Amino acid sequence: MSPKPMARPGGRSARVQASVHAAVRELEAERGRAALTVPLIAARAGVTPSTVYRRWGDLQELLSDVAVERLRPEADPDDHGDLRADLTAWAEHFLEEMSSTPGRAYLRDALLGTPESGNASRCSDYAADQVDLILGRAAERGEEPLPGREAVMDHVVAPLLYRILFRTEGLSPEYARGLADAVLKDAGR
Amino acid sequence: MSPKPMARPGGRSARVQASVHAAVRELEAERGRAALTVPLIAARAGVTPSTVYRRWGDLQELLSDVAVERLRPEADPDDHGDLRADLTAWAEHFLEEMSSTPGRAYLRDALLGTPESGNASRCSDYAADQVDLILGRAAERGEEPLPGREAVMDHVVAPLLYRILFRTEGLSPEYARGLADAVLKDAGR
DNA sequence: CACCTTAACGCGAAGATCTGGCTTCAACGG
DNA sequence: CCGTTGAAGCCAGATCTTCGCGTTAAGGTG
Repeated sequence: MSPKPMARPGGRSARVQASVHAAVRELEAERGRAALTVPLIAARAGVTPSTVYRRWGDLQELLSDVAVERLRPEADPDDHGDLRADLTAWAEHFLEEMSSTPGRAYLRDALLGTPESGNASRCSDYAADQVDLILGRAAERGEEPLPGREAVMDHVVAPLLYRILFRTEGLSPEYARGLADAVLKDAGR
Repeated sequence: MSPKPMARPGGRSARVQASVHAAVRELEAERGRAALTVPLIAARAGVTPSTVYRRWGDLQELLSDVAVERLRPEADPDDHGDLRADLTAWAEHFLEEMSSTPGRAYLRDALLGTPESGNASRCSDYAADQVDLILGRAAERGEEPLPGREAVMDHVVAPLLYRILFRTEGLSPEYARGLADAVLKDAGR
């Protein structure tokens, strides 16, 4: 299924995976997403198409894998020394990333994989980890009361994702900020 | 693109669309979703594959269309004579429908279509209409204060959809009920 | 009602993709 | 160093997808 739990993490398998993933990214940049096909990707990666079919099953699953990697945050959220500043800035940043044209495409691709691959949940875990980091820093500072991780996921992340995926209009940094403020207010701040 | 804005709504076009949609539903029930292919569907519908490719572009887009139809609510939400009862019952019902194995599949299929087809937003509109109905009834009864439609979408519908799509664990009727209660409390009830 | 316009369908051939069986390779363990 | 075994290569057949061209029928017009 998903290449994550590889029986043989080292050596050839890893090289093939890296090479195929790289081929996807290159070809997507060069010719656009619509032009991607398994044989094309395999040729660029220097493997045979049947290798790709065997490991990923189909193009969707492969794109889903690649998309999740692209959705992984590259850095920890900025530390502004204050929970409200941290959370609002992160929410705005998250919205900006995810609602961009490529961001939307990656999100959709990630969801496109079979549920069993766990790509969608990995995606959500990335966001949860970032939220935990922000809340953890606030706790260290002694800020209180703090909203729970799940409260932030439900009242900030979920509305943002919902609107990015199901709607197109009315997404602004102010909206993201408002969600962050509201969850803090709910927590009693 | 999407068959909705048909230049010629009546006659043959409509028959073809109905016949193809029916073929999808039949074959999905008979052989399962994984076995669906464009030529197979076309044969069952009594049309040529090229007709399907021309009208829908590819299998994904067709499945997305069919999925949206299946996600359309069949009836108005029950009237329990009270906003809290209406909203909690509707949230539980929505969760039950959408988190079932077929419900999840239809949701994912609906998202699978190109954003331009508007299938995803139509899907969200269905929920919004139901919420409007519930809130409208509460307004007629003179209940006050009422949460806004968008508040319900953000704090009830969005968390449910987020968890259905991105996670697998921890979805219970109690959770849905809690979301409904929370949005009412937020509105001051 | 006959005629015109044109979107949509049917057909078939060419090209591309997908599947499956079998062979070969190389990572890991003894 | 050698055996085991999961993964990759190769190739052929089946299936799917695209595309050009002719035909059909819906909707409009006089």
